[in-house]
Amino acid sequence: MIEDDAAILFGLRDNLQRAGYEVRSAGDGHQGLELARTLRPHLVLLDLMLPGLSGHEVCRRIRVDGLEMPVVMLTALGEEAQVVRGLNLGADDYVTKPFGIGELMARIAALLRRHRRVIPDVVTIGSLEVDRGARRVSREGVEIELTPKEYGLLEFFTRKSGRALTREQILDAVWGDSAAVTDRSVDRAVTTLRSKIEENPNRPSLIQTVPQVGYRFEG
Amino acid sequence: MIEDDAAILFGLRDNLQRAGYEVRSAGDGHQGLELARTLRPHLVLLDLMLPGLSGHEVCRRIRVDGLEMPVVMLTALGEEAQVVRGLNLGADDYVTKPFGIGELMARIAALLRRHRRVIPDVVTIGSLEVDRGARRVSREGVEIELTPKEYGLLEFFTRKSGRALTREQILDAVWGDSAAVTDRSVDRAVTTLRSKIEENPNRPSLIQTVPQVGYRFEG
DNA sequence: TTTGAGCGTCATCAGGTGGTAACAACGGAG
DNA sequence: CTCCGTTGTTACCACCTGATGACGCTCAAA
Repeated sequence: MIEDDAAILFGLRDNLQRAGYEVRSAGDGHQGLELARTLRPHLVLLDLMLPGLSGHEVCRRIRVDGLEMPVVMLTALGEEAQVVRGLNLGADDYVTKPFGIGELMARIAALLRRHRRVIPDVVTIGSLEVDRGARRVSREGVEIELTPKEYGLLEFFTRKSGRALTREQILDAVWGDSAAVTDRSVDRAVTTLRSKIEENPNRPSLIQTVPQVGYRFEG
Repeated sequence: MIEDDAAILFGLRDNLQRAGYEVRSAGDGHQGLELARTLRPHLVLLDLMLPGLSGHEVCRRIRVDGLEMPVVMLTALGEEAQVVRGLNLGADDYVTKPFGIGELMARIAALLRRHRRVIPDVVTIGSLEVDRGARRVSREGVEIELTPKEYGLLEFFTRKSGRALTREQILDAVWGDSAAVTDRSVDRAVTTLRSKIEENPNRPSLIQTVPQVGYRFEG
């Protein structure tokens, strides 16, 4: 992602990471081009109004270098002539601000789908790997079989990692408001989950108990 | 080009031909789908508001059939949710009317620039071979006869291999929004498909059950 | 009109899943 | 040190889910 506006950068990065993408960013054209050359990312998000090298120039040089990843231009310049110019320079899509985050994500997914890349959805915590796309968990390549509830709980934890969660929050999120279950069910689910994913279930390192409150997942 | 509004059809066709493209057109969804199947064009321009089959349905069926040409959706429906839905159905771009002819041409050019490559039509998973061009499946040279629904399901699985798919996703993709069928029908179809393509149907290795969710195809 | 293939639904069954209860362990307060 | 509230653990069993055989509807070909 090559973008100099910090607000947009952070907002987008958040969304992309939540969707499972790994994001690297640069704040100006030269850095951005360098990053694209060395990192060879699966896709480039490119702001056009940049200090240093202009976005158009970055895109042109990316293509001159023979880099073939999709490039999505991101800009406030919405006039047709601008769009045409951007696309003719080798961009694959051209999205004008203000844009809907959902649309941008869908366009990114569409481009990656074309390029035969798996759209990533894998979270890694230490040696533990949670593949949200495949709904699978593994440690060092060995699959860990989880029941649906255990998986749902773990998935929720990965999305809220680092935060202390009350049993009520966990119930709402994993069991849903329909379910009439006890707090104790959370305890039990946590216990069985620990027994499967913790290296040492007696001394849990991934799922910490927060007394009087609930649990915290260390990610 | 699948478009029922004659004014737009003629206007666009003119422009496209002047730019050197060969254009064939259909005025409703069924004809359009048939044309795409037989002609195998390099790109499909698809209006969403169509008599007969809706544009969404046409796009879905194009993908179900394993046709991989770029699809550009063309519509007056500009809401973000619509755009996201279209792209998720397998469209490559989504342009809202009124659009600038120059921008549309640039977007078409960008897609064709990318898509010159030939796409492999045969997918191999273990000893199983799925020939999407011929719509045929075989194991070690021996053809496996599949009914249309079974083949559609398998084809969908090969395109989403490795991902956990909900029954709803499978229904949407394979049965289509028109069909009013139960989740259980997915189960049934999976069972019969397993009985034909699995080495050991009782211990499926290709199609895994993902409890509470649906199925996952191991590719 | 008959026949058969394809496919959706139903009923049944086996096995897995998860909630609860009961008890153990733990830890903080006094 | 004791008490008590909270958390961890185990056992049990009701319930749900998915697999599958059976059935019937629809449609197209003979």
